[in-house]
Amino acid sequence: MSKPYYITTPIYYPSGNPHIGNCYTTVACDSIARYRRMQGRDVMFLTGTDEHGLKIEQKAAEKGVTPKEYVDEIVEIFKRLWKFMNIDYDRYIRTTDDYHIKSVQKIFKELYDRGYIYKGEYSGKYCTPCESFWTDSQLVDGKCPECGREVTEAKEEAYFFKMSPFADRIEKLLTETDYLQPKSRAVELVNNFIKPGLEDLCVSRTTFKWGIPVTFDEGHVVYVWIDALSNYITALGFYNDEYNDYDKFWPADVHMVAKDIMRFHAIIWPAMLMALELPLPKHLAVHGWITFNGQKMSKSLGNVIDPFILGERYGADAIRYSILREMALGADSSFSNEIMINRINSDLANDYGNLVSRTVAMVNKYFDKKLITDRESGEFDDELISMCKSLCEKTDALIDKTELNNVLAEIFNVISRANKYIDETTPWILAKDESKKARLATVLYNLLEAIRITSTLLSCFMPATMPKALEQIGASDYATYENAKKFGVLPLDVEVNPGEVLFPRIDVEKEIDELNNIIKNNAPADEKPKAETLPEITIDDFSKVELIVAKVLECEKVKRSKKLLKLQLDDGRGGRQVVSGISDWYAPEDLIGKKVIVVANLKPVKLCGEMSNGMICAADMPDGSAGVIFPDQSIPVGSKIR
RNA sequence: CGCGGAGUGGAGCAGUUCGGUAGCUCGUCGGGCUCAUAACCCGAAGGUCGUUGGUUCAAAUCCAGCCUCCGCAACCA
Repeated sequence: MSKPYYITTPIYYPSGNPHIGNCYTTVACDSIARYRRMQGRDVMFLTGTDEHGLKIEQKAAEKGVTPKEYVDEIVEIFKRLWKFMNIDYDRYIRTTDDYHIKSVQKIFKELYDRGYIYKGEYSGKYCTPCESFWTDSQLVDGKCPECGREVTEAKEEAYFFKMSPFADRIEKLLTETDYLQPKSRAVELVNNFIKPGLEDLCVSRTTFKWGIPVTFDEGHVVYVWIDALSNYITALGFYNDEYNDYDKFWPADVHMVAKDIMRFHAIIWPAMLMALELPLPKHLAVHGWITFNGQKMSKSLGNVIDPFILGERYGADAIRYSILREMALGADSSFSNEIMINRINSDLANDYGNLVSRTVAMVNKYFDKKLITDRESGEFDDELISMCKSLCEKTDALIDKTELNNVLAEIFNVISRANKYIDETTPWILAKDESKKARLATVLYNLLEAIRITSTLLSCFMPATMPKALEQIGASDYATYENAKKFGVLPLDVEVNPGEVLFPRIDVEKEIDELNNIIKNNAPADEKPKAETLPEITIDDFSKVELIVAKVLECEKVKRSKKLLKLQLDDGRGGRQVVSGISDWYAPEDLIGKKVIVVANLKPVKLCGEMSNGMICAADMPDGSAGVIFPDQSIPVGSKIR
């Protein structure tokens, strides 16, 4: 009986097309899953989509389709990408699947019956037309951030999940076990969320409909947490009859997530499982973001690399390799077209592909494709052979730690050593001497073995190309995990099959130009909506805003904040204090003595403990900074502006 | 003083636990080789290890202060 192994990606939110970040997580999980299968484990690899929520409802409305129609379309794109990238998942869960919905309803009820979910009140600012609650911090100018209309203080019934009973256990889970990988993030979570006290979590909504209905209270739908996180067990058949794999596969071996959703998987998900008295998953592997030239990937910056475009140009395997090779667990990884192409060229084309090519060519040329069986060992053999023999042990250990970049580095160490071995043994000289045929056969055989072992291991990471490589070296029938630990597996008279170039070299400059063009051509389409204009208003609307000129008397940074300046102003009517988020671009002395324009009748708010009575007018600069508007110094303090 | 992480040749990183010759990949330059995808192999140049002080025979490593960057939290009226 082989041991079960359960690995998951998050379920992605299909409010837009999949991006290279989703791609990384999925490719990483797929590679681990393939490695485990190769080791003989009974693997369940789950991925899927999280399809409910307000945002989907709205996006669908914009397009004039039902939410289900909307997600159906995007899910197809996800599935197409995964197929294209050779993602071999065992199961795909959609939170709109019937069995998932029924399970979630039962889980919700169960938590309610156990007393961990209770009905309470959710209070905040409510915008009636938008049917949305907002927190004070989400409001824009005290108004609804969606439509700009007035909001009212309102209360709404909602269900809450009690988190506090689990605080101690979660803290121990994070700090005393190896659940969280890398562990360095544990401190951050404990200090920010657990030490200040875990707040109860709002787990139902009445403000949108596109969700799973709460069975015992009409009008409530289950909010994202319980709906989405529980996919990891409902997909196994927990509380449903669709599947029957829960006992076999739970608890999961690895949940892999990007750092932005770490919090939910590190705190909320364990709390839910504790409340249900279920075993906790063994590991949560958190990886960073793929950044583009150091900046976060973003549509508005026009730097998003479409995985389809990259894959079409260089092949799915090259993309899989380069993202896995660059990204270290935990840290962000800077990615650029240039880094990627250089990586493909130097590792895949020059080192690996060329090694296969030159070795196969020599067997072809010197032995007419089929090695003779005579052997003669010699200098340099031992080091190569011992590296090959110990490789699998090393990659096993690194896979256990989910350090995929290091697994690849280890394998390429051997490839590099094999290239060096060719120079050391100079087969082209041996070939000239008929008496050295046995030695020549040995050298080439050792090279074929090194290629067989590395290619077998690499086939988990590059499943499309490696079978071709193994075919070329005549090793297709020997590409197993057990054989990867042994040296000398191929028959002595192995026959090679020269074939196509595995990883063609890429012309760096030409490709970068072309990619930049593609990005440029895609950018304008995305930028149009940016130049948004507000609806027309009347002079009456404008006159509701009281703008006055004021002089800055004092100015200092607000302690405990990064961006805030506290200004004391002479407004010609007794003075006022205003807090403004411009300290990144203005020092206090830049402003003292200057006159500025203030929105005088803005509702006062407290920011980082300081009262702010009004707002300084500033322009949004193209680089994202703020440019304060300084009126002519001759204009007297207190003057109204219209 | 909110919490945490990081500053190491041109770029990206390891080394710091437990002080003792500063290492890897890419790039640059020089050489070698010709089996191979202008590839492969060897060699060289290039670093006051953010900064100041302390401990020590000896500090990238330990201690203290400072500077800069990043993440989380708060927050940009």
